[in-house]
Amino acid sequence: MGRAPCCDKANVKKGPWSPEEDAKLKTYIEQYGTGGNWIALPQKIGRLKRCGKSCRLRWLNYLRPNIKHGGFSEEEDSIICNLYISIGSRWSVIAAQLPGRTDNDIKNYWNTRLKKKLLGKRKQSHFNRLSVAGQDPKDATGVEDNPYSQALSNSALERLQLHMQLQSLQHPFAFYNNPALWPKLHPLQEKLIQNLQNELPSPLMQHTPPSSDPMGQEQKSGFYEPPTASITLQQEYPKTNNPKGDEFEKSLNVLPSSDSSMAYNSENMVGAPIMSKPDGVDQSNIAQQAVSTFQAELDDFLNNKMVGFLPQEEQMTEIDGSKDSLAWWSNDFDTKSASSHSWDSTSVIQSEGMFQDYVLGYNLQ
DNA sequence: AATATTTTCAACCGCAAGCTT
DNA sequence: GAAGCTTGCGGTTGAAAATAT
Repeated sequence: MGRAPCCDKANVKKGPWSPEEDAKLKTYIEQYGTGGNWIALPQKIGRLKRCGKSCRLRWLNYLRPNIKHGGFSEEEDSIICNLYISIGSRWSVIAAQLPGRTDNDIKNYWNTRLKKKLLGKRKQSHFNRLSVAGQDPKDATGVEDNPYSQALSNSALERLQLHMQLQSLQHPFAFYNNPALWPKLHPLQEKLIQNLQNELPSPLMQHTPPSSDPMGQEQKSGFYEPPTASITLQQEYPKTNNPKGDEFEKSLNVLPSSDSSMAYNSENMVGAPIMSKPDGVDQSNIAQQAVSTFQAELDDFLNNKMVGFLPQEEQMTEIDGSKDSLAWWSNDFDTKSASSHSWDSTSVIQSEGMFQDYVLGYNLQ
């Protein structure tokens, strides 16, 4: 038995809202509220031939008071970026940290601008090879129809890459020499990366793990599982969609293992609305947990201030062919980041070095 | 100036979970 | 406990606008 439609689709209008429709909806909600039932709202308003879901979306994303559109600040960029790396595409959680922003707006902004700025354009061939590295299923996993290859979502890859870029910035070369900094990977992803390593004879990717294993942990595929248990948000707050991807992402812990007990600087989070999922999980806490982890990283980095790391101009890879496109990352670094401990990763993640293409076979051409 | 291509973003869709009956 | 309904979410689409050729 199919699901009953939420509205009579033959009698509802679709597409962009007219000013008249906006006025009807806004006036009614401001006067009477939603009545706790969006589906019934269009009938209550009368002569508004819109689906209840459409009304809800229109109100939440556009008509509701105090909505901001466009003009994202660098601070907001930083928050979005760090939260995305930490928790993935939980846009509602991210939006909860940005008063006046809607999840839809943030999602669009990320997909159309932020992601491009941060990741640049992937070298498609490498990306494809990575994504399908187990194309011969038995070669990669020994199992027919490797489900993990299929489930290796772009989101997980992006987050992994972003995390590695952040780590490579903080510890430009130590990242590759210190397995404790490596994100915990699923065994199948280790295999994928191992395959990539074989294809890319980069010295940086050909790291040989130390022969001694002080923590008594087995080295597999050159990757080391740090003993420190770091937070895996996906396990605490499983995504509802994409169950296959969830299963994989649960095992793909891209969070750093740095000390997350460092105090959370809530200075810039004042006024952030508290959103809770119906299941009672406090999304704000989740976001704050993730933010505090990155706060610890960033504070640590600020304390060290990239001592001994001189960005090499000639190695800088430009995004979109223009150094100007890096301006949002590099603004005011010298004056701000070196003296500030505020929650502003923009001033931290602004080294040209982070765009260098030695991570996972991407380049920024 | 005309056309093609790319980018942006509002809106739609389907799914999952919670709630109500 | 089952079935139906509502809400919230994230992915995707497609028209409009912007930019390139």
